[in-house]
Amino acid sequence: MAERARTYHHGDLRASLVEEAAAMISEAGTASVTMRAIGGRLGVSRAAPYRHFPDKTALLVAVAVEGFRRLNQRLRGSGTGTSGSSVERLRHMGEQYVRFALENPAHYRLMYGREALARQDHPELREAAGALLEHLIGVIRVHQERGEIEREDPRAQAYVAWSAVHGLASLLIERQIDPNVDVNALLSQTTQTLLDGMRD
Amino acid sequence: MAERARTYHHGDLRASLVEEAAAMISEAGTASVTMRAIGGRLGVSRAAPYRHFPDKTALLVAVAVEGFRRLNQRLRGSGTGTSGSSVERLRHMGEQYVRFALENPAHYRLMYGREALARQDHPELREAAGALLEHLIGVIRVHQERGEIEREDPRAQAYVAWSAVHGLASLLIERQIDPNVDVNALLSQTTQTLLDGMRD
DNA sequence: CAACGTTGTTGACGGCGTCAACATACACTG
DNA sequence: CAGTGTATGTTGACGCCGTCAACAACGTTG
Repeated sequence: MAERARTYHHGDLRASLVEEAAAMISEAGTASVTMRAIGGRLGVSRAAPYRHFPDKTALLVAVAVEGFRRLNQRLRGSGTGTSGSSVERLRHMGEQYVRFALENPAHYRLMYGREALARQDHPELREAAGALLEHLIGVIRVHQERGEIEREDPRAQAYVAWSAVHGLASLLIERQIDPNVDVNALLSQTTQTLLDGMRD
Repeated sequence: MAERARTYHHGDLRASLVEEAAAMISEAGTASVTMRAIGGRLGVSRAAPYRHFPDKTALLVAVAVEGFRRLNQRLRGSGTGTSGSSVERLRHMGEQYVRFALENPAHYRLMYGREALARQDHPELREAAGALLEHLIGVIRVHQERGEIEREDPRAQAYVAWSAVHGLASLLIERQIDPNVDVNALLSQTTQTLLDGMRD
């Protein structure tokens, strides 16, 4: 069941393209995604994707958007398990964020790398990232109201927090951090320092 | 004077390649650097660079290393002007770091983007980034001894600080931050939060 | 069943990184 | 100062890339 519509020749080629591109990115990096290669893997020709995306960049943008969606879902899921007392929820979110990046390095890189995405402005991509930011702002507001962190502009605080976790994730992915250091310790120290700084 | 050695045909083509590539990256992004284009700008053929670099990636690595050198120099220069009392020196360093990234976005992206650099390990690049880290660790040690920040592992603290400024720089460059927010305010709030969190 | 729009294929084009073969200019030896 | 060797630069070619135009097949709809 759930056997797709299977209408037309291939049957939802668009979704397959995004899915397969994501898989290729995980396996061998974004550079390994070529129209010929992805076509070959899906049993279609090299030009078939052009019926669903205006160009290769548009396909990659769709993959990046899908990445933001997955990350968002993961962050939303986090924190519901923990009791939620104190600022544990924020900490847990930060840790899940970095863990996602470490588990999907190439995908994460694509999500933030404007170079691979032709330096253009892609509204959907900004929107997907924006949803992430809004969620973070919401959580920050909750902690503010509980008096657990300073009552400043939550948006600015969100940017600071986002910067910290994104920076750590990025440095780890790009192997700029000594592989001998304990990632978990560094991660928890980062969130700790951040939260200490945000406290009154 | 300072008219270069002018030995051989071109006269230090290697240095010219790095310089010109850096200029092209500033002007139109890393993708605009092609062997043919850079050769044309320097008046040599497309294959000439191969006498000085094994492949295009090696040339880009040299450009990235040069970027780290410039950034390092700038950070070293910062702080000597300020009186140096309290943690002002650290703050100033962080601000100079982000400013460098904003002034040279494409170059900064190349320095940290492993995708453009073929995901390989480039020892010189790691070394150049390592010099930056060591400098930061040294400054942190000074502040520790003055009792201005917590006495923990300075390396871990350096990673936390680096993550914060790199993350902010990266989000700004990739236009993930609302262009209406005051960059200076956000930058100073980031360093403030960071330093508050590192204080005892 | 006929007309038509959607989807996929094929051939071709220019641009890319790179290599092998060739050409040139300098440096050094006698 | 002649001659030789090596470092440097050029040219032609190859395969891969993204993309487009022309064509073919499919399924739907009247």
